[in-house]
Amino acid sequence: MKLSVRGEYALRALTVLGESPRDCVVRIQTISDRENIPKRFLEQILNELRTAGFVESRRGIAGGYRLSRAPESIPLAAVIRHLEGKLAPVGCVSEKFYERCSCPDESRCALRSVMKEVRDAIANLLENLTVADLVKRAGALRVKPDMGLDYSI
Amino acid sequence: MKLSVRGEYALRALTVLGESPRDCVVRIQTISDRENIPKRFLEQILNELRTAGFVESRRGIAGGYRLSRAPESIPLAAVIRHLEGKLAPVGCVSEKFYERCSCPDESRCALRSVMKEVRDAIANLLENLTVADLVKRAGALRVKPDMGLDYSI
DNA sequence: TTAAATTTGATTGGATTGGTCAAGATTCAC
DNA sequence: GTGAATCTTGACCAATCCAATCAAATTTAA
Repeated sequence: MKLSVRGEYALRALTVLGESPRDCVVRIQTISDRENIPKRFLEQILNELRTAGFVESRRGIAGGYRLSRAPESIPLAAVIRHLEGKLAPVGCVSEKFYERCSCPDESRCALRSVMKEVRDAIANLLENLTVADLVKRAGALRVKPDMGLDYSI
Repeated sequence: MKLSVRGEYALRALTVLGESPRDCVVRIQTISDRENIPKRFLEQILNELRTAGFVESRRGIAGGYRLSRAPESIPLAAVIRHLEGKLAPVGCVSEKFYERCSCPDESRCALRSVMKEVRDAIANLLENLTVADLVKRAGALRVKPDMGLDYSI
């Protein structure tokens, strides 16, 4: 798994949206300022998130974006899969984006068996963490920066 | 972490080298045939592995490649770091390839704390697995293909 | 109606990827 | 030695992806 800047911005934006009350929208400019994200680029990203169904928008002078579901029900894995594709390090062990590789026999490929473990470790974490967790952590970190980064989910 | 085809080929090639006795060299053509890897491309990759110190070569008519250390002492993490760069999904949580990101305060970044966990999970696996493990697994899989892919390292 | 904001889609420059090719250097068998 | 087999080096290429920008259209509150 690799998170491009695009995906990073998306998750940071979702965190901001998750932090503000569900019933009011947040302007692109606000997110852009708070998170230090190029505005034009953020427009594009939020639009992707909208067509993917994670957020909804309201246009016009009082417009902006908000989450379209409860933050607890947006797993990070879902967001990342939508923006970046597979979680797995290689296609031949991906559940949602499987693709055959060039090795002569997948069922006997030692590398594949190792990569499968890596994939599972990543998926396990990201399926169980949601935007709500990001919000929670952001709150905690605001009080106690870094805090050793020790979490148990 | 993401494994490009280049990295995949490298690890498969190392497995082949690990399978043959330490004191004799294996020809590029042999590896290329056995693992179904484009020969020209493999030359390039083996050369990288050589300058990185993982393998050594012998030229001439009786030439070829072999591991330059015991397979037990070549962690997969080391190989991947050399060929692909960081294991971490983002630079700001990488141990060996750290790079600052754009967020206003890293020590309070919720996304970063999550990504740190992902990085640690990946690193934990790949630091502890070596080329010797690939060889072992290849042997086991030859007898019992796929075997549910259940390993505990 | 008009000003502020989002929406949409095209475009750009640059980096990365997977891969090929040609020419040279090295070594060993005979 | 000489030739054959091999490794070594580095240039090259087409395709794709990335981050970012721009212009124009659309929407809506006041």
